[in-house]
Amino acid sequence: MNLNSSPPDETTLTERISVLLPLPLTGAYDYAVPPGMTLSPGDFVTVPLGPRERTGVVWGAGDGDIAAGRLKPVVDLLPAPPLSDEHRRFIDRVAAYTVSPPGAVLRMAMSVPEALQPPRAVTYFSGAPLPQGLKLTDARKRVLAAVADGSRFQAADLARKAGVSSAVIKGLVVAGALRREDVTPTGSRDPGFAYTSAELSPDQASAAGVLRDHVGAGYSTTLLEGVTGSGKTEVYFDAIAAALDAGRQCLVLLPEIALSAQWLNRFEDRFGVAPACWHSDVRRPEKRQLWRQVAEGGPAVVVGARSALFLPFQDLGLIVVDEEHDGSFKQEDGVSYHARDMAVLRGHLAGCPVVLASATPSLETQANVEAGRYGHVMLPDRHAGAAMPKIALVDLRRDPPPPQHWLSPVVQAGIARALDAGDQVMLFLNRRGYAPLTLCRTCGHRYGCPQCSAWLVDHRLAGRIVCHHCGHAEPRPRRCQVCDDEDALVACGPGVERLAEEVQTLFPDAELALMTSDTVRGADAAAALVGRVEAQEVDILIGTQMMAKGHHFPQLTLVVVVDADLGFAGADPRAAERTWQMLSQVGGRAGRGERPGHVLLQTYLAEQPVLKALAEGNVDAFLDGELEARSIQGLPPFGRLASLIVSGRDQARVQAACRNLLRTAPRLTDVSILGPAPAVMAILRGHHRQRFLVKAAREVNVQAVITDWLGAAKSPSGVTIKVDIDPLSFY
DNA sequence: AGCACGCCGACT
DNA sequence: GTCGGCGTGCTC
Repeated sequence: MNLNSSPPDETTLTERISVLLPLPLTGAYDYAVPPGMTLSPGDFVTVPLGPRERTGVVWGAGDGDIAAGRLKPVVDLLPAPPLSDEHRRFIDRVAAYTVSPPGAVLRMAMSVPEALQPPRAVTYFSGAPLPQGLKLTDARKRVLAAVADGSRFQAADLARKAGVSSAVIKGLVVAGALRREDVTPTGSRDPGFAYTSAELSPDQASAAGVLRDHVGAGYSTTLLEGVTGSGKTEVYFDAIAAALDAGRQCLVLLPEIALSAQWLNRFEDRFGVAPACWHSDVRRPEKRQLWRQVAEGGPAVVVGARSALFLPFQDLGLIVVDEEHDGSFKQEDGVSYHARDMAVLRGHLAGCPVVLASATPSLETQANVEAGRYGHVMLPDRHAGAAMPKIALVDLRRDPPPPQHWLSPVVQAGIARALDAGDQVMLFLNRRGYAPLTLCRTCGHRYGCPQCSAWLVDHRLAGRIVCHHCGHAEPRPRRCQVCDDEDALVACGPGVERLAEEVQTLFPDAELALMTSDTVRGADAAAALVGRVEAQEVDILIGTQMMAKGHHFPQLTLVVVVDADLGFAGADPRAAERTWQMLSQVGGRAGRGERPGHVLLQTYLAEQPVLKALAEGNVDAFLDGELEARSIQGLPPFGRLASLIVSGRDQARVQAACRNLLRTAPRLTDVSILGPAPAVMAILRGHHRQRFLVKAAREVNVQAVITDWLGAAKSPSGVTIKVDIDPLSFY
């Protein structure tokens, strides 16, 4: 499918049109076209909706369901580039795939409403010939000095630079000593890429050649597979250069973008400019500018989180999804979609290549490669020639840590050795806070969240106990809430804070750093900490998931995974896969320099196939076993899966709704309905939750099955049903 | 998503 | 007696 070759939609619509609004309504609404207004599909328009006005997009001709007399007229046509045919089809397809209202998907594409308004003029101030008799105060001199070289500033910037208040600026303008100038931004700014060809190893060069050949040759999806440090980034940078050469736009999706300062630096080294960033921390004005530039078809590389997928690209030449296996590409709230899969869909509709990069590709992607739907490029060796880290299991049943401690003597000795050699050590534990549970030794009371079925996590640094699911927090209690016994409360289990305490006691001379979302907030703080580690100011780095992402620490030679069993908790069929991916990624941190690294995995399940396969370096055996198990169970990628979460404040109503759904459940040969069963979080934010799982053969249109099912059963009031196609977690 | 309409508790 | 809580329902 190549939509780039199709002509732009020149259709002019008269009398009645349908307008899709960025709201979760059932569909597009019809409006009358007022005389003298010319509208085409994709145009942004303002329309009346009830007592107010909203901005939406002309979706097509009106369908005529509403009597002509009831139609309200379109109020206004906005001066913004229309949403392309490709983008509108994308929105419709995402809505259909995720079983959500198209307006809810459109909302993600219209996340910057101000970008649709005509660009506001920005007022700049610059120097002017000094008027006769101007009174020169110190403050005024500083302002005039700042503009003496002919540069221009916005009022606030000039005031800050000169260290004066805005009143001084105003006074100088009135006196005629500053020239004011209203500039309307043009939106597309030349990013000024200045890049040369990179030096690639023979393996990288041949991989890059394959990807380059795809650029400009229509749709394709290619898995770029290579272990950490094999230089995947350099290879897809080469494909980006090819797309930029052709004047096309590029999109790179990264998980946890805010933390990848190192990635941004590499990009800048290669391309001479920073890429445009798109994620939740980017400020509105920058978002507005970027949205507009992309909509106007300007050359750009946008690097972003999953939501960047809904930017109004006019001329996509390449989409890269880096760390494609990463679970954070799956959006769970609102419209639940997997950014990797939707990236493939967008590439399909835009007629451009999609590159999925990973050291540990998801089983779904591997199955698509196997079936010939995706191409495959493999980077075999480590770029720098360093050896892969050696992974060893530490059997906690044989070498247990002392009571109320979490590091096995074997691990303690390993850390001591590394520190003696002047190396750095990383301890990985995916548990924030001090301890995951607090209980009373006297009466046995456990502190749970009042509105979720979860324990409150002890956060000593913050002096609070916190629910990680809803954010409920209360001060750390000193005496038991139930029996009022003082000093009877005990922390159960380890969190990173407690681990840090233990490590500091064991190695009092070592410099420790704690890296969790609680202690390191924001991209700047993360970059600063990474800098300290690189400068070897830190001996032992202790952290959670956020630490596992793409950092290179050459002096780091030992990684300890404190609890390798965490991923196996619960009956999640993806637990083994996730553990494999997480462990491979954590292991990839070690020994990037000339020294090989070691990874120690503490486990009580030393016989577990995933862990054994990892320790033996036999990944293929693990994957084969895992794929076979999924195949037998009819789970993805061999079958389709969807979950329905039925939730509501009133438990009886939720149960009644579930009984009703069960009664009307589809009875089809290739579809089985499991449930209802209490969801993993049976109570979340005070809502009772039950879960149905829909398991179907690959050929079955699960979306249609679910739509029919939910359409037939009318959902009682006070109960909401959330559909999640291809759920990753079963929460 | 908003915003209105609509029925039950604490205030000038 | 009112003001206001948010439950339910509609918006072309």
